[in-house]
Amino acid sequence: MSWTDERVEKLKQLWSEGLSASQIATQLGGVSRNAVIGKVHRLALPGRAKSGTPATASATRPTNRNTTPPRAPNFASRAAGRTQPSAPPPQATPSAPRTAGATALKQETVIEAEAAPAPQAKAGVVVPIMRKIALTELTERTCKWPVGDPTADDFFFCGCESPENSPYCSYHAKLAYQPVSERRRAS
DNA sequence: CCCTGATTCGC
DNA sequence: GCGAATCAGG
Repeated sequence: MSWTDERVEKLKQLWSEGLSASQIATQLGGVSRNAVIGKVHRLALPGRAKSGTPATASATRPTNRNTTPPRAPNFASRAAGRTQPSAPPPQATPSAPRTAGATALKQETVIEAEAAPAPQAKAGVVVPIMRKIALTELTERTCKWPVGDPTADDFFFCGCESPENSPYCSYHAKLAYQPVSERRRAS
């Protein structure tokens, strides 16, 4: 693919928003992260600022035939670096049986013992702890199992590690590839 | 090992 | 100009 004006514009936008080169490459499609980085440099876009790192120190480099151009140190554009503030420990069991922190705490142990084992003990299958990643966070080896309503804003992908180029983690692969016939048999 | 950006240089 | 290969680092 070529760098059309549209694609260049998108590149500039995403780069300024703090997305990584690989993420941008994924979104643009048809290009590698190297291509993105190369383009970023050719466009002379501000690089990522590193703390205390001599950015232009290309000391030990073989065949260094060109003088390193005076590159402005650049201030970080970290501002928009959201990319989700690291989801707090998500629970495998969907609804955490929160015994309201107020009264009735004396029964706590009894209640937990009853509620906890229920969900997964039946199937004998361990439900992985989903990372709840966004669309843009999907990579070659993240589980792409969608959860929730794609139009809702609480939609997310499993994001667990998917083995060997599989689009899903081991757990979701079972669900995904389970034939309808088998699914009916399982009672 | 996964990832990040930086740089070089043949195309 | 482009980007794979490579480097240097987290």
